[in-house]
Amino acid sequence: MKRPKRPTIRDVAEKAGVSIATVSKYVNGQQSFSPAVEEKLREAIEDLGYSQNSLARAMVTGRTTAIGLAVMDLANPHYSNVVKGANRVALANGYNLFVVDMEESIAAVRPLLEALAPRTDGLIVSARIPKDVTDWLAELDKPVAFLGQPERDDVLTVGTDSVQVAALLAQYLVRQGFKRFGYMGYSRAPSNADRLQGLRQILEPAGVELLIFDVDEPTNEAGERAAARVLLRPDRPDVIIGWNDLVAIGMMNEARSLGFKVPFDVAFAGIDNIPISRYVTPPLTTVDVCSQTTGEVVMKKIIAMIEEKPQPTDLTLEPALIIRESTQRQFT
Amino acid sequence: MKRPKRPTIRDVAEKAGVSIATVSKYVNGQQSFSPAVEEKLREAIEDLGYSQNSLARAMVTGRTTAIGLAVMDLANPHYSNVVKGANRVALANGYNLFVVDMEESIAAVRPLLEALAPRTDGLIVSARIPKDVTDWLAELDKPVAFLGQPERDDVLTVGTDSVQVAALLAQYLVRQGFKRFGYMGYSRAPSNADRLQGLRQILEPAGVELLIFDVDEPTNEAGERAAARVLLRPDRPDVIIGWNDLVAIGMMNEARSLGFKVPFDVAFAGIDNIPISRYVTPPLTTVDVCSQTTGEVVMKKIIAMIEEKPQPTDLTLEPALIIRESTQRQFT
DNA sequence: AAATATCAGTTAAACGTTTTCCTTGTTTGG
DNA sequence: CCAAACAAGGAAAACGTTTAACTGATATTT
Repeated sequence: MKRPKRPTIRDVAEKAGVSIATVSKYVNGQQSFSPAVEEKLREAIEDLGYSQNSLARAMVTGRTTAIGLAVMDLANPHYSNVVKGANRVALANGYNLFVVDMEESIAAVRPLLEALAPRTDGLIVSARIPKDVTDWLAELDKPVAFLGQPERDDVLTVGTDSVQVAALLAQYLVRQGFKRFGYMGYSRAPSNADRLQGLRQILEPAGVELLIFDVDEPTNEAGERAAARVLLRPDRPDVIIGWNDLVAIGMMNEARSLGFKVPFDVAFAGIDNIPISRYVTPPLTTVDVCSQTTGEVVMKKIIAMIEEKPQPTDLTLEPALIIRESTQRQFT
Repeated sequence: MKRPKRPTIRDVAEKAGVSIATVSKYVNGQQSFSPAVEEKLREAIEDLGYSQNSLARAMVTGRTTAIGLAVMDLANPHYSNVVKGANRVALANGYNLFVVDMEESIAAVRPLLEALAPRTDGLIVSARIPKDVTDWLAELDKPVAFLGQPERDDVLTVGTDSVQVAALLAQYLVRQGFKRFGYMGYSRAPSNADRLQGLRQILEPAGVELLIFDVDEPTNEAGERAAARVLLRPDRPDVIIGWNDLVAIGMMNEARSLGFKVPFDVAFAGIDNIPISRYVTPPLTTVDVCSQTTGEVVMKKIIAMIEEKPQPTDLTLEPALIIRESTQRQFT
């Protein structure tokens, strides 16, 4: 492993017999050149395999044409889709998107962001993070946006309203005739409280029971592990809402292998509308939280902020109920 | 949106009444200090909200403590898992991992890598990329590793052997008694040829038919769209292998909604062993290609290269057959 | 007590760019 | 032809750090 030290603008200048300023202008296409010089530059660059060191460039210009996105968990398809949306818009506008995965660990986010910040023109963070970190972000010289539910009004946040999402689902399920609700939440997520509020807002007036459970991580496996806790109770719910689609799918699977008929013995619904939810058996009822659109919108907003200010308004996307067979049950 | 210009080491030095060198040594913990100075530094840094500009630091040290990973498609759970594995190892060794998504577009990879390269100490690329890009990578001063199948022996590549993967699956399916094989490939992937070779290697000696089809992208939807083409033929295969689990799941779903009983009318198998494959109905037989381990191993290797050279050996991981119900059929 | 080592801190060069003036030579207009 | 305008290129400062070499003190060894 030799490290050949890659060629700098200085090497090019020397080889072409011009000043470094000229090379800089040439590679940035900022001026016209005599054919002789142009030819020599082309050749020198080609020979040396020169390419700009964007680090050095960023240092002096203060611009990186890159945007950073810190995401809770890349293995969660919801976030993959957010990334997809963001990436498309970024690329279309000449920016690069660098993604970092915080692996559900809020604690580790600070160093991650500190590493990311100087390398980017703007930051997107997909989580509610501790106050000291938001404070630090605030006094950064860069635009920052959050994904999730609007919380503070001095920062841009894009997402669906968790209360509304939960209420939407509850409303439909109540109308379907379900009588005993279970909710398998993820209490470590701050929006868990909002989801609960949304559920209660509908269920209490309707006089419907709500049993609350908790998973230790928002994954298939955790849902699967937790399912028995709720299914084997004497007062088993007739419908169970998962913190997200992954949890719901995990629970549903375990239910079926315990011999329950879904949705007849027990129904399931999730939240997020990840792509795979269509493909499980039975297909999962869920709420679309516009994952990809979220990514697109937040990226558009942050690019606007970077390239000079439209007022940063929070943007709440409209969730949409996706009705599939996992809750399609005739009540007699 | 004011951009307050964040404080530099110089501001701290001035405020604390010391030289910038002292500040630098302080923040890097390279020396001991008199209590007086230490206190002033602490205070100045706190007041100003100073944090190191890692860009400038990287410029002079030549080290970024970051590693870049360019991945074909983050929405594909196989890659999410690779990222997960890589991220864990990176974090454990004090590196940050920056992920970029090339969205299945080999053409766009060059600018992505050019942006990523100066910001990182090493690069991992999860695709076979055009020769001009590999050449460019080769004359970079950074360690580079590839994910996939070893191809050139002067670069480090980690992955499972596509020929072996396909052969493993074929072998099992032949033993199961399947007689007419379908393969829904993704011909735009270079390893498609290897997969085919692996299949033929087993199927031809066994005197088993092989029908070859092609999807336009390696996704659920594409599999679903393509399914009818193979299912509605008069000489319909009795088992269909998907390019990956996503394609297989898409096809399987479409088969079921066309009224086929899986695995009795037609069986399905995938490749990758993505997490969700356990949860579809019927659970999908597949080949585990060690997604997460791949990420872990390649990251370990590249860190070793960065921190000085063990010889870069290619590493081929052992694929493992995962037998589930989607191919469990009794032949009479 | 002299010689030496250690400690705390400073100076200045370097990293690879961009960019703001300059300089020179050449064209153009009147 | 003379002045003014322009075109092509250069010199040098700046971006925010690190680090080797240096300077005085103070502490340790003989």
